Amino acid sequence: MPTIRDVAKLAGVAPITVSRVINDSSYVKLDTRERVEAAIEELGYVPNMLGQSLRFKQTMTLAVIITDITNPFWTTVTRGVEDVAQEHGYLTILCNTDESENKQEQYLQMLLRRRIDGILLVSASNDAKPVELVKKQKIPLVLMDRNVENVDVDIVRSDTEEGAYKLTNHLLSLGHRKITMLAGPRDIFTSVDRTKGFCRAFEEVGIEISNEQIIWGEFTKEAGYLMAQQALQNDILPTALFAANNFVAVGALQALQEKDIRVPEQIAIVAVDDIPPAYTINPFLTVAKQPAREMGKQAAQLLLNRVEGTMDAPCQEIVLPVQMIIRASGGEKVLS
Amino acid sequence: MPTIRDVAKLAGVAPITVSRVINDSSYVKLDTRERVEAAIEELGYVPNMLGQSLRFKQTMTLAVIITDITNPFWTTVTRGVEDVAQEHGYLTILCNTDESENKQEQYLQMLLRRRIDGILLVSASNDAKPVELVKKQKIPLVLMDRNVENVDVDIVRSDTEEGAYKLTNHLLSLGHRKITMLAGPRDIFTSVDRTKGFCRAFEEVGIEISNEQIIWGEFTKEAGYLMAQQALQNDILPTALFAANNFVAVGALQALQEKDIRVPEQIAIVAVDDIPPAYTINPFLTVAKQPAREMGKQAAQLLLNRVEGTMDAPCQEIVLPVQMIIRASGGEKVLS
DNA sequence: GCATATCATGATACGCGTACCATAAATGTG
DNA sequence: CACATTTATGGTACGCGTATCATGATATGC
Repeated sequence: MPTIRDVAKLAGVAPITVSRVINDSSYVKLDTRERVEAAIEELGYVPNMLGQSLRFKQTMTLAVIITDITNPFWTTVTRGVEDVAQEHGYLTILCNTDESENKQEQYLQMLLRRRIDGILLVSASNDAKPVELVKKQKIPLVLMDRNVENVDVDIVRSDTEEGAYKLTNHLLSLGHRKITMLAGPRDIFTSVDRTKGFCRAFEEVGIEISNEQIIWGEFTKEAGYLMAQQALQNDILPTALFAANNFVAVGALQALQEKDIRVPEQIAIVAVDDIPPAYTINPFLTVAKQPAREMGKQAAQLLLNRVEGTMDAPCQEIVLPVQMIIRASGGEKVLS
Repeated sequence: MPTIRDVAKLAGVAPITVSRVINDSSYVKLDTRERVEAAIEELGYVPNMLGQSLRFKQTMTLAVIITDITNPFWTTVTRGVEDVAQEHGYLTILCNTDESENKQEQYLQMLLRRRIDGILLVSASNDAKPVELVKKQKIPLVLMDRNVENVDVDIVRSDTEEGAYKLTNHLLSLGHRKITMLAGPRDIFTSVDRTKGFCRAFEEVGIEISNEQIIWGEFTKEAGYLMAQQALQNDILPTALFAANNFVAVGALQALQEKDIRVPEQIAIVAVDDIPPAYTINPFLTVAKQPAREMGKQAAQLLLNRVEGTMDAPCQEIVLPVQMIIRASGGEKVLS
């Protein structure tokens, strides 16, 4: 592979002159520039960013770490990041942790070694260790979606507490009282947050929530299936289910279908996160939709501010509004 | 950020000794190693791969270029790549082109500059230019899924021609004769390939295919919706539809639902590619499923063989079998 | 006890591109 | 025409980690 020196020799100039042509910095006579460009063309020279990065002390690369790459919600967030990153000339590296703290740790190491300019993290872990690892190296980091405990750090997330509150309120206003929450993992910020919104709505109307009403699980279809089955075994049959995310909703719907329980006639269901339209023949779930792409954009913007600007500015928490989409699955007004 | 020299100074050794500790190469006395490790710990030293890559002439990084990051098929392929890459200590960079040749070209440039060790490409373009650009730089490249014209290059793809053939055969054996193919783009390899399989099945039973029977479009839900509408306007109403992929199928199903046409009673439908189970309450599409993860694994393996081995070995074409999954959407036997 | 093999460490140079300083030619100014 | 300014180009060193060669310290063999 040719180097800048090969080009220089062929063009009969010094390497630094080739560098000036590449970066369009400083003065180069038109005649010289053309000779250099011809040499670059002839040799098929591609500048080696390793050398550049070493000097410039920047790699023009950002990393996005997400927990599930097959989930379109996260890939849509990533698209938002890309939009902004590309605009600023940055390459985005996407890493997938599968919710494994171990894999996350491995990726962080790999990224730090590569002197990535900044990291966008959807943390697989609820504790501060990974964040502190990065902060210690003075690499800018912005959290997305999920907060972690006891750290001062930038974060962009959406207001799913409010979303959960509104969804629950919607069900309450339709007359539902026996609503079971099919929650996510107990130790993930967003999961707890959604449960809080659920509880807040009940508190406001002065109804006590029983223990049975909240079932903790995971953000997967399988968990949704199991949680729904459990909900249907409770002494008091619920008239509505609240799914902590779209996958949970799909699992729950499957469980209901297997028992020939009609939605929304016999049981209503609502969820946080929409199902991507590309997979739905007939969208009917009432959902609180998070602005995925916007989340990615804002997070990337915030990160780039840090990367290109100051690390000293105080940390920000940007909370984006969720969008209520009322469809059929919540059902009509019921009398309890 | 501390460098290897800072560590060396603190440990009272030469930089090269620190290097030896990091890479566990050559001899280092236990006592010295411990002193160095303590210094690394104290300073929070993270080796700078830019320097290493410059010397080693390798970045331990692979890139995957896909055309749609929000499509779980591609992200599953990527997961397969990751599995293998991580096993071998490589980081994977994921790039998303949105089917834009322009974006693809940009990404290739960015990757070449970063001296990526190898590239896995799902080409947004049907011509050989991007492949030749990479080959010229002697960077190993393996195509996935889609072939391109007139280049000798490694490729791993699945046998969707055979899949399409089998699906069509399935419909034919159930008695369908008026089958309309909702095809993908005219200039994408896999799209043409599937259409060929469709035609082959008809040829084998000696039935001529009319022009109306193949509608070209795109691999999207929207296109599927429009193509299905068009199919229903034809003089001879089809008794079955063949969707070129899962998104097309969903769009077609929506069009059918809007016209109150029941599937499979009134019209049967089959598709290449399954709908990810996480989104389906009730899987009922008869499909030919591609081994996405396996495709990624094999492609990554082939690429790594090139990266770590020889570039001289002749190019390979690995064709993976597709899996027929017969469900309800193909319907029962009909008499025409 | 001396030659040889092994262990342990370091000095120097290099991979690639560029910052910094130096030099020289071209141009402008009075 | 003398001097200042702008334009144009190059030499050297550096960013960080390591290959190569060299050197010295131990250990092994006979």
